[in-house]
Amino acid sequence: MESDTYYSYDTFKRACPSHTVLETLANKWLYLVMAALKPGKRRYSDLQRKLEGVSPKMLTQTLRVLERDGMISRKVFPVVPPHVEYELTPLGYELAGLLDHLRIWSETHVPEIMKSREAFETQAETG
Amino acid sequence: MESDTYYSYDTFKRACPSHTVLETLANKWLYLVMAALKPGKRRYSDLQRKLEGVSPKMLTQTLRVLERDGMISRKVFPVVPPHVEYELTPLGYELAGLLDHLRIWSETHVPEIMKSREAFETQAETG
DNA sequence: CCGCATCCGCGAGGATACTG
DNA sequence: CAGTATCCTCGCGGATGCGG
Repeated sequence: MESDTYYSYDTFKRACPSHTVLETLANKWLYLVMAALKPGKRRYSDLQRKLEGVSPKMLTQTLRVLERDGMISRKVFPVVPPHVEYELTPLGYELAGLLDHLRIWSETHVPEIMKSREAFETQAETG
Repeated sequence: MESDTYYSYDTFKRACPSHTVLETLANKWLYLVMAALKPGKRRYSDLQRKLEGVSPKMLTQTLRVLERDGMISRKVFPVVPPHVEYELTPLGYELAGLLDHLRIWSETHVPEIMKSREAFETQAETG
C-alpha cells in the first residue's frame, strides 16, 4: 500500500510529528496566550498586561511559535509608535476551544484537586 | 457575601490555584501517561516501555504528581518480585478524555501544521 | 520488578537594559 | 510600543547505581 494516504501517528514515539506537536502544546505560556486571544484580537502590550509575570522574551517566543504553526496571525501597522495585532486563525480558534474546555474543567475541579493534594501531603508526613 | 461559595478563579494570575493546576497539566510526560492509562490499568514497566524515552525518574515523578492530584490510583501487590498497578480515577478519566480530544485534534491537523512550519521557515530565510 | 538516590549538564525561562 | 540582546540562574530531565 505505497499509495496509502492514511498515516498512522503514534504520539508515544519521540520521532512522530504528533509527538512534536504535543511537545509544543504542552506549554503554560502557549496555553495562556491562546486563552487570551480567544475573545478576539489583541495587541502585544495587552497580552503582556493580561499574562501576569510573562517576560517579553517568553511572550515573543510563544507568539512566534504560534504564528509558525499557523495558530495565530500577526498584523503590523506601519505607524509610530508601532502597532501590532495578534489574532487567532480558524485553526487556532479550534484549538483554543479545546484548551478552553480544559481550563473550565480545571477550574471546576480545583477544590477537589487541592483537597487531594493536602491529603497526599498529610499522608506523606504520617506514612 | 462572606458566605459566597462561588470563587472567581483567574488562570492568568500566577497565584490563582487554577493557574497552578494548569502549570501541572502543561507537561508532556503527564500528558502521555494519562493517554497510556486511558484504556485501562497498567504496570510501571508497561508504561516505561510504552513511553519511548522516558527515564525512571521522570516516570516516577509524573506518576507521583498524578497520584497526588487524585488523577490516578496506585495499587501495590506485596509480592516478590514487586507488582504495582496504576489506574485512572473517575476524575482522571474525565481529564484523560479531554486530553484525548486534544491528541486526536493534533493528529488530524499534523499535515497542516507541518506545512505551516515549512512555509514559516522558508519565509524566514527569504525575508 | 519497582523505583529511590545521586550526580550533572544544559537549556528553558526570568530580569533587565536598550533600540527602531 | 514592540520587540531584541544579554546575562544568569535554577531546576528539568537524563544517566546510572543501588536497595527492598
